[in-house]
Amino acid sequence: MPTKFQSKVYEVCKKIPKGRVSTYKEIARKLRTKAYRAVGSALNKNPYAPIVPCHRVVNSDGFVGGFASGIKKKIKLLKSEGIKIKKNRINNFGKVIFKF
DNA sequence: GCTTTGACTCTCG
DNA sequence: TCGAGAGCCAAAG
Repeated sequence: MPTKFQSKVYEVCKKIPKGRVSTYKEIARKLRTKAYRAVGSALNKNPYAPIVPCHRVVNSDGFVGGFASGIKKKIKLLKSEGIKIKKNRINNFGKVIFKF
């Protein structure tokens, strides 16, 4: 059982609809906190691997931050959901971005 | 219990 | 437009 903070992060992540992405910043804001980095760390642990779509979370500028199983894997997953990726960056970022 | 670190973000030169 | 530096919070060592 992760910490309460982490659980909240996972809760929010699960709400991200398919074919859309969100940012660490938005998640942090949803939680009423500024712990952007802590959000990233929480997703890095990600005990609910298949349940929580952590691959739909990227940096605030559309750059694909990182992924525990490799950045390539993350991009592949996103592309399979209809999101266009180019050079580790989201195409049409702002159109696929999901804000809370 | 203090120190370090990280899948981040913003500001400034 | 781009790179470097500082700030931020929570978790792990």
